[in-house]
Amino acid sequence: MSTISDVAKRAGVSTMTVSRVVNGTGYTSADTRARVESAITELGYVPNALARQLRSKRTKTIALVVSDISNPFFTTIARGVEDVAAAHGFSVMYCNTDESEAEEEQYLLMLIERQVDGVLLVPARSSGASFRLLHAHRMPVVVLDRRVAAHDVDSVRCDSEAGGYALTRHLIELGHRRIAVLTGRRNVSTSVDRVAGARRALEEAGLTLDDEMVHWGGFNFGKLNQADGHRMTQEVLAAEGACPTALFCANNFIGFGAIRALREAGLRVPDDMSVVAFDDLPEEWVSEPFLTVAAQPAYEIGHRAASRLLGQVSGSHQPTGENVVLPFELIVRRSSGPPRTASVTPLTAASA
Amino acid sequence: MSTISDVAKRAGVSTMTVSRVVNGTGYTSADTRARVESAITELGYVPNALARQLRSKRTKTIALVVSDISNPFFTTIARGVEDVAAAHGFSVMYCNTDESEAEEEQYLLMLIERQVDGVLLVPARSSGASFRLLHAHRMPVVVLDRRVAAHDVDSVRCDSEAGGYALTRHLIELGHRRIAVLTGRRNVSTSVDRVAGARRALEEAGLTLDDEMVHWGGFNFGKLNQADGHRMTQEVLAAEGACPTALFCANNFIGFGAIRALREAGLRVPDDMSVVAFDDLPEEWVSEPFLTVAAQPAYEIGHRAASRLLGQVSGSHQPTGENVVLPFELIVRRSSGPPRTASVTPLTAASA
DNA sequence: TTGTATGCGTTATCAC
DNA sequence: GTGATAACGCATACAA
Repeated sequence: MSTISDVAKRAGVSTMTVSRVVNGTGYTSADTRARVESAITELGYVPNALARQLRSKRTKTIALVVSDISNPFFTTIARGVEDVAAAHGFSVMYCNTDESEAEEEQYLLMLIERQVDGVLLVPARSSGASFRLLHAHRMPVVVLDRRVAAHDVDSVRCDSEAGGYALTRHLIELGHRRIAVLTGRRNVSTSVDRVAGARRALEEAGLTLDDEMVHWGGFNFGKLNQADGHRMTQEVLAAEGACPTALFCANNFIGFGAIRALREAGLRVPDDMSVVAFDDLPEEWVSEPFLTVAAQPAYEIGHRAASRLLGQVSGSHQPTGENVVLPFELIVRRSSGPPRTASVTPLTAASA
Repeated sequence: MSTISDVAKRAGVSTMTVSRVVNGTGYTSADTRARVESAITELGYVPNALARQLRSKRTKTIALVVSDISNPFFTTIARGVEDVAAAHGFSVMYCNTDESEAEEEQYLLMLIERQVDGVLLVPARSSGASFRLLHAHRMPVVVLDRRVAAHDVDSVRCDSEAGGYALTRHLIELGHRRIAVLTGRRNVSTSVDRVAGARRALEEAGLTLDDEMVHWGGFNFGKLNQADGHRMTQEVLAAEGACPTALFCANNFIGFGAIRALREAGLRVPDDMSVVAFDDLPEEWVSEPFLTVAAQPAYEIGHRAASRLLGQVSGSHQPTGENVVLPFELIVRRSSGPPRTASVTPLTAASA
């Protein structure tokens, strides 16, 4: 409630002297400093960050714009971001777009209004509109998790194609030949890349990935993921022709939805159907880890991206359009096993 | 980058006219309004929220201060808060204290500096220092999740005592007589109340809750919950005397840690040991719900608390010190069952 | 070592 | 209907 001039009056000095004491800039005699400091504590003075930021044109704040911060993958990214930010005295604002392009634009406008120093963005829009907007306001930005067309934007993500390849290859090595793919929206790079990786593994083994075996998720990639995994699995089970022996799920939530649908259909995992997925869950949140997954280095993605962004903010780093692609980790658990009726000899044995 | 005066110059009007157009206040002729609006789009003008907030003394921002926003319980609370805030045009700042009193004070100071309009607080400090600080700066506050001594602060929480009673009563009805309690820190009301509820259920059944059967978690209630559940369970198993047949865990994470420790010890749930816990996990995050829990209405806690806070912010509601206590829901799943050697007839049968 | 004048971008208040 | 002026609280630039 009290302002810098209240403190100045009480200490019998000018506001500038108070400012210097508060910020530790310039010279102040020990005597006046003591007077100012006691005035500060007596009044319970707390500087007004708005005025300070308006004047200095720096808010010491960055934003993290993701589809859904309650998704453990993004939560872990957020931890990485926060640790870097805190180490540099920055705060983080979190924004959920729910994968909506309209929400994304609205949030970016809000962030520009609030003069944040930079933005970490998981883009919901495949168009370059967001980057044009940010660029027009000279707002530093680093993209997380996804490939983007913009060639002058730095990005940090995991290798989705290779992860899709590894998970599928794992299934093939177990003896699976018919594998259904459950993925996200068509205009999100991770959805596309993971399917591409799966296709590469299948074709390398002399198999093909028919279009009817690829199920693309609905509009709500973020919130309704599990519902989509559930629905897509029902579609797979209801489809004409031979049923697959394994499901490749493009993320954790889809995987859980799939498992739920399988259970409801009276099928057991992995006996009746193997399930593999992208993303892992923190150990604290599961009573017993079950899913075979390609785990992404989420904390590191957040950490690296935030470091780059703060580099841009401080001017020590210019955006070069570099794309950092981090490796995944394949974790084999109990949700994947050999198909009940191995139609052919497992690949590993055959190639031995 | 462009300011209100750039727009004014371009449209050939004063800054006040631009301000009126932007905010939709006062009268403006359709003609000038059109000129101003085209100037705005031509320049890509975005108002500076800092200047606006400095002038109007309102930031349209509230803060949510919790121990760990990656905890699903708090994530769900956050959704409830965000929905209310968004409906009123407010933004939400999230802060993690990691259950540290020092972090809490630091964050509150930061929020006061930034002039947020109000604070939703899950207090890590049992002292009233935080409330005194907030009160000194006329900062509206509503407490979430926990009981506090301060008598003039509104709060919204779940009935921990009754939940502890219900979970324990459920175990007793199954035939359990020796029940170990794994809870959190002694100075957090939820930890204490849940133990009190368990004790009431036991005493009502003519049993007692010996101190050696109650295990209090370590300092890091937030981050290291699971580690604590794991450690405390090992203590239970290593203790002298008769081993309990059931574990009451004061939250989800403790429960998962306990189950992990039991599995490592070669014990099966619920055959060798029943486990019940507080808090439930969103359906999307589990392949198969397993834990018997007292589920808290987390979304509603956030929703109600945010509504009250915004009432205070707008001046339509004065803090009355009212404590809203919401009911829990008992969800019985597979982690609880009758003890292997039912030493006595189950209570329900006995009382029939 | 300390103080004065000025401006950050916006809006409230009062004129016209 | 519209504009001039001042003020929000602080920090930069310069002066003393």
